[in-house]
Amino acid sequence: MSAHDDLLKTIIGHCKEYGFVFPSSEIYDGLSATYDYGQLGVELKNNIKKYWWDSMTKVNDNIVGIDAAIFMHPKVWKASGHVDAFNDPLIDNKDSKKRYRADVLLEDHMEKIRLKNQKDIDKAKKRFGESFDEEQFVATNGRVQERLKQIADIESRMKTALENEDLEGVKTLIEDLGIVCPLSGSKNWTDVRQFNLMFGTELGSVAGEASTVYLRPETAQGIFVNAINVQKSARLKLPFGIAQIGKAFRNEIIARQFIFRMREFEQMEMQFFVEPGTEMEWYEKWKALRIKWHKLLGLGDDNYRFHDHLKLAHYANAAADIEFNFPMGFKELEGIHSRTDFDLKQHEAHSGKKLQIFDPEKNESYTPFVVETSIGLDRMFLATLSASYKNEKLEDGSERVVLKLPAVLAPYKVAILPLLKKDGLPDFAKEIMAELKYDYNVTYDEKDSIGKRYRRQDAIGTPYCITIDHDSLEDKMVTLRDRDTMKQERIAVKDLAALLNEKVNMSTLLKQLG
RNA sequence: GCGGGAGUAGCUCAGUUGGUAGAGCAUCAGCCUUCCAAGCUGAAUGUCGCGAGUUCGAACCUCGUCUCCCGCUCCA
Repeated sequence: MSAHDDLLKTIIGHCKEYGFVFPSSEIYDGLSATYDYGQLGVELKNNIKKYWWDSMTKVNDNIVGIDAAIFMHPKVWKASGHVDAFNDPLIDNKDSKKRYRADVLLEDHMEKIRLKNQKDIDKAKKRFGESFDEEQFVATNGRVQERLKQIADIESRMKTALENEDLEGVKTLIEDLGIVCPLSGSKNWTDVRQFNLMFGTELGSVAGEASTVYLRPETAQGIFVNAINVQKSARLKLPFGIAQIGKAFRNEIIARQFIFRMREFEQMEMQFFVEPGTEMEWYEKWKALRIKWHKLLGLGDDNYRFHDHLKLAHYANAAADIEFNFPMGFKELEGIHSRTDFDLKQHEAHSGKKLQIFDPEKNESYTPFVVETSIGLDRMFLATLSASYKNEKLEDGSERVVLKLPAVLAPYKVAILPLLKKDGLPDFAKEIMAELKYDYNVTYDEKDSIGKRYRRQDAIGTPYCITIDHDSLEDKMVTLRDRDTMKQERIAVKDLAALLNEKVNMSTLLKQLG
């Protein structure tokens, strides 16, 4: 466990040292759980985005992209269920320092009473044997009836209090019932507080006329509300998909573990619209496609596993996570959900607009089902970095830190290094750089010994180094050094572009997904 | 948000019973170097997280505050 913690710390330090990720507003002591991507981070992140985006929109003829606004009509979040589901009343026990959802505490309490009744019923069943009439027993037994009344009473008081956002009422109810903390057994409770997971802000600058809008807590709704617009204008037939990359915001109670859980984060989501009844087939297909997408990067097949949800969200009829072996252990990286027609039906009901698609073969309109793939871009970034980070012991006993990033994702594809900072070597190096830099991200370094410069490139994951020596001026050949094997080969300058194209071009990877 | 721990140069850290800061690495300039870091010379770098208090005097003591780490909680 401590080794894991150390790895995360090491990666955080590495990110800051080389310009991948900085704490946000650091000169002002930073802002909790907010990070900025630096000069190398933004390149890596953009490359991840491109790999995902192209794998959706280029590889699949029936998937198109959109970019919806972060602000959406407030009714969207009512329809999606976020207004209700993202509001949790929480209460702390002062002795055990444990935090509970107040409604869950009450539910548990009611469940306990139900269990007591069940015990009485079971006892009676045993006593009376086959002649036992459960319904009649429940209806006539005083103790059982008393408890049922209690439950109904709690339920109605809880419902009233929650609906009116009467937090004091919820606390009073907990106190009246004498609910104790399961851990400490204490009744020493704090006040009930409401936590809204959505960020709200004011739309309109005139006080009194402004209305509350939310920063979207997920990008999916932008796809659902545009689904019919896109389908019609792109003349798409089922099945088809809509992809989107964008920021989402959640006011998490606790955001931690570097960029794994942030309040502002970026999602890459694709909603795939299918004919009802075929959704499980597509769900399985997307599960397979998504894991293939991950494994093609070569970060290690053992680092991935599926986690099937047993408890499903209200909208889903199947759900699985792709978990990645992060420095903190296996954690969710991507979700694949069969969302049924829940979202579109909800938006139909709340907007009054018909959100159906005409099927010419069946000659009827219906609401399509949706299979969603949703991956956290920041998590993918962390997964890529943590799997790539290696501290290698070399044969001569020295160590090197190397980021074995997939070449297609590396911020720089190649470093141009004149062996010496004189004799015209830098000039020739810059000529080569000028030839490559419009097609590839190229970096240049002439400071310090060649060995030191190789190590610097290792540390930022540059897959190839090109070294120019005195012979290069004569024979127009350079040394190509491989990051992972540290092997060197001599190659003609005129062949460089073609070789790089073969080694670092993303289309090679994308073709394998097709 | 609650509890525990921490915060000194870009990084890792030292700093005696309070007497207004130091090392190594990194960085920069130059020298030397013909392919895998740690050769030579020189330079820059800190309101000791921030703010107040005690004191003649605070990196050190007290309080507040911010940030980070661990646990709890939450996680569509």
